[in-house]
Amino acid sequence: MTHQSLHWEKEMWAAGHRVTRQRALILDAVCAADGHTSIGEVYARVRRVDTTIDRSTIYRALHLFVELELVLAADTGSGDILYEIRKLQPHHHLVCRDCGGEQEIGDAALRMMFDDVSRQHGFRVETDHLVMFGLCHECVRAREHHVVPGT
Amino acid sequence: MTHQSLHWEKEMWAAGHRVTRQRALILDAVCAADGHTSIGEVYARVRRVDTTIDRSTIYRALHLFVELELVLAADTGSGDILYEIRKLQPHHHLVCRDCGGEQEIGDAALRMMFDDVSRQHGFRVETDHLVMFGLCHECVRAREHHVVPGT
DNA sequence: CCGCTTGTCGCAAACATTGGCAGGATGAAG
DNA sequence: CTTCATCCTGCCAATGTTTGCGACAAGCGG
Repeated sequence: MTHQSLHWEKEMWAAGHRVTRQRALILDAVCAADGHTSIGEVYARVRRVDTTIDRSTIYRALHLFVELELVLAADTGSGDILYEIRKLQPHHHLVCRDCGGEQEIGDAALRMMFDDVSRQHGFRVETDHLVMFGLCHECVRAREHHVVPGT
Repeated sequence: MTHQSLHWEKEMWAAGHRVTRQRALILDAVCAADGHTSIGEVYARVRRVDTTIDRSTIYRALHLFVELELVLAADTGSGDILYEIRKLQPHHHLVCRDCGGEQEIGDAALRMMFDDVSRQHGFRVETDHLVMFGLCHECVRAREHHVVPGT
């Protein structure tokens, strides 16, 4: 069981929201992806179990989950927003501009940067999921091979 | 004149796109805001000059500008995407969760972090506009005053 | 188990965004 | 200046997302 089956119900309840069959299905669907997933995927996955569920319910539930921080929402730049079950420790994503590949990194490197920002600007950064774009190792090398050296 | 009036036409042309009256108006509208602005604002501003312009033209032009990196698109978390004219040097935004205020920072602190990521994960980060959430100085202090010490 | 209160769901309508197409504008060549 | 090929725009339709509302179900007290 990927998600905190025993926890999310409590958090939901503590925030004054009810635990419903639909919400459970939707959260399961997000977990089932075990990584980034889209609204469409969640909808399709939920539909396989319950064909009466409505799109608007998916939208509302996902917004709620994001608000309660049970689920992370990330804009990958390609326009559509991806959702992901929140893991216990913060992590961030590197998305390659060329191949589109994603890789996950811990937040050790970023924490130092956050501290710098805090010292220099008096701003306490609490972002726990950043998406950064760039070039992965393979694509950097691919470019170096294609680009004529010396230009 | 805020935007690089002489540059954007060249960049547009170099990328094989045409310089049209509509695109000029739309880019002007983005510049006029001189900061973050929304699609709706751009539309309203353009409409004041030319009432025949269509919404789809705004969408298409903004997408093009973002692709050419004349304009930055940022998801501030509140759901809607904000656009901003690209400045000459990269910068990033700190958005306060409590008061919603934004502050701009240079990329010195982040560049070191990018280098770390590059060394440790072989990923060359090229993101030049990050939005990070947290608490600004004032809101941190406000919280400390409200929270009963000793709990 | 039953009924009550209130939050949630499914439906449909409103609103936002994107795509196809025909006419019009742009930039280049004659 | 005129013509031409191409790209862009505006309109319309399709799609994606949000909202309002009556019916329904979750959680609570009997």
